[in-house]
Amino acid sequence: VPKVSQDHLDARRQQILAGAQRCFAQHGYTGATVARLEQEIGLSRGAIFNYFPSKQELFLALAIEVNRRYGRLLLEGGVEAAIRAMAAEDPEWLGVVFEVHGKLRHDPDFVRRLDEASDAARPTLQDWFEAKQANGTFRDDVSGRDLGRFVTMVLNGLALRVVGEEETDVDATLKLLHDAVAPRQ
Amino acid sequence: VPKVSQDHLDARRQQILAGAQRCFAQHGYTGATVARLEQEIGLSRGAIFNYFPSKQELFLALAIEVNRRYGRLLLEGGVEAAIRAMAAEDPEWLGVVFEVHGKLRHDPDFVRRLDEASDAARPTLQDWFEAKQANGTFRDDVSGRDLGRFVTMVLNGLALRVVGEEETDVDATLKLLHDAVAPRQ
Amino acid sequence: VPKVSQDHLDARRQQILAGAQRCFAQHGYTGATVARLEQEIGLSRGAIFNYFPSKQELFLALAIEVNRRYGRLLLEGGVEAAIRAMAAEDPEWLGVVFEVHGKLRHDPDFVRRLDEASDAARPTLQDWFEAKQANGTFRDDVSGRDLGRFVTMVLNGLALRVVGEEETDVDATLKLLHDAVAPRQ
Amino acid sequence: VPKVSQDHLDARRQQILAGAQRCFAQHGYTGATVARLEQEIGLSRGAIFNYFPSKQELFLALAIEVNRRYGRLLLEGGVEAAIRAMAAEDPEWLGVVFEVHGKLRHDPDFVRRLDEASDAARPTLQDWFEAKQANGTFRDDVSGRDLGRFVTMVLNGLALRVVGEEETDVDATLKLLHDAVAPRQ
DNA sequence: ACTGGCGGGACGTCCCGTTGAT
DNA sequence: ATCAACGGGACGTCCCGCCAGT
Repeated sequence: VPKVSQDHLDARRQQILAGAQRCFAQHGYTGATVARLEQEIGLSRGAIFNYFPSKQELFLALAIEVNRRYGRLLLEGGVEAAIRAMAAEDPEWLGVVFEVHGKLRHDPDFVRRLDEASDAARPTLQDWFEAKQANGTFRDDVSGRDLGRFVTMVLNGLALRVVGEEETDVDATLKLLHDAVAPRQ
Repeated sequence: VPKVSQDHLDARRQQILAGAQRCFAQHGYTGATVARLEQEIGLSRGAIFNYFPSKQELFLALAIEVNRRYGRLLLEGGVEAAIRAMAAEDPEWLGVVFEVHGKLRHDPDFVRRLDEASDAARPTLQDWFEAKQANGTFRDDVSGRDLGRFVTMVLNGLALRVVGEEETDVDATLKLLHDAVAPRQ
Repeated sequence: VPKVSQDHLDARRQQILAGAQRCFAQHGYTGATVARLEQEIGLSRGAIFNYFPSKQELFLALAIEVNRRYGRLLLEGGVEAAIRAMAAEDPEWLGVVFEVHGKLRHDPDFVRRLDEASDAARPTLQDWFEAKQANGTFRDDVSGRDLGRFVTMVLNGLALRVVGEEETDVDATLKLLHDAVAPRQ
Repeated sequence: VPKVSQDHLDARRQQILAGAQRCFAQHGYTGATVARLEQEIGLSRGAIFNYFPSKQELFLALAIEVNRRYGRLLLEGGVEAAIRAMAAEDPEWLGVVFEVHGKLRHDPDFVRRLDEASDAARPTLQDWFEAKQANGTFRDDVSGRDLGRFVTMVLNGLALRVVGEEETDVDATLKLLHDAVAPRQ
């Protein structure tokens, strides 16, 4: 029989993830020492280590959440919603995204673990764009693949702006992006 | 009087920067331990620290070079040249760019040092775009500021693709970008 | 009044000692972490530490049992019985003996505690051998003290073999030992 | 070109081994924390780690030396010399031997590494005893294998006494051992 | 100019024992 | 009586930079 309720455990887990997110966002993966994580989370090593076997695993949990979040963003709401959501995103949270990106390039093991966790249910972006082309939503003189890539580039470029806390006029961005991908009259 | 020629000193400095670039690109800032830097550069601690007072300072020198390089890219060659240059960029080298980005967000001191070094001679992007609008090169129903930001977003998004070694059709990208920023007929 | 029977308490205590013995034998004192002890014993920290105030104290209880067991071995059954018993000993159990030995040399406090517990009823080996000499069982041109020491050496040497799971011909060993200690014709 | 002479390096290496030996002997493997090793050796972590990649490797170096030393003892000097040497052995040094023994039982990787290092040139004890039997030095109504094992047991038993700093009459021991293994008249 | 031995500090891991809940 | 969450400390590893030596 567990000593504390499942609710308590879930709450603790969320507390750890939330604090870790802030800590990683502020200091980066390396800069987020266990001591700082303890402080930001408000729990001791013993507690944190009880929920996640290592700092890397804790970070991985955040990375998976990140991946899921942004994978669904465009597919569920469409281009405009994705852009607006991204522009309104919390810079601290987005910071973690790029921190993930950093590890992605240098830590092959991390890449593998992340892929394993996020492979499930990943409908391709390309399919989505091709459907919208057939729809008449997007121009079709450019392949759906390239349309998808272009929109992704703008989204990522926007993300970088948000992370850097640089101001961006979302409506202007949308207007330009629309003229790039909408059917030529 | 120095014992060796200035040329020798410069060559050594370049050797160190080149090796460090490869090392930072491959392992990231933290992963690039001094031992690994020694190996990649082919010189010992003493030699490296003779030219750069610390690992951070060595990285800063690279960061300044990076900043200069990409600052000039667009202004000198225009949008198409910038996109093509970025697409052809060495992923390893671009890796360092985002590594710089990583430190930029977490190390205020680093930001200050980098700004000091790169502030000189930075004509604003905005001016450049406004000139091109007056030119008739770009549409003028969107502010030059927003045009510049949009192009930058695409460039950065493209850079992320290159770093991730993801394939990109440059011509399609250029076509879409052109339709976004060119004057409407 | 206790909630559970004394039998239950004793059984639990024995369960803990038995599991701990296996765990110490397999992993050594340091290697036997509390987590491993929990697993091997089948009870949780709370239960274990309810019966023994610390890991050290649990080990001490085993050490006392070990000491008693081997102290009586020779005195009760004679040399041959002792040798045969030692050769048939469980290597895991003997492993704990030498683990005890290890701590004996490094932990003065442990030595004191162990001595306190085992001082009671320890008739000297020397007396036993001298009685057997008077008996005519052992040669008397060597002091009983030295006879006792020699037999102990062989016993300990044999124990080391058993622990190392090295094969030993008990009969040959007994023959050689007999010729060493028996009266010269 | 090395910065310091080879002599210096060798001296340092010996300094580290000697200090480590004392430290392992006094505190045991686990008790010999790196801090204590630093203190006993008189050098810093950095220095020690420069000569041995890890604490385990440092210990292994000592273990190999131990193995070589005792392997040759009997084969080179005969039984009496071996017994006398063992009796005169430094208890601290012998302590390390049993520490090695401790790790031997629990650390399979350590066993492998040690075997690799000491496999070279290990003439079997058995051969040596059989030669001495043919010689007439030892009785031949017991196999050379068992003779060897018996002598080893006594040697190991003696070693345990030395480690425990228990007094031993070497001459008596030799007399008894002689009567065990010498040819019956 | 260049080497590398070395100091010393900080990190993530892991572990023991306490505590409060069941 | 038994549990598992949790605190907090100590360990081995590893790393950066200094400087003595060539």
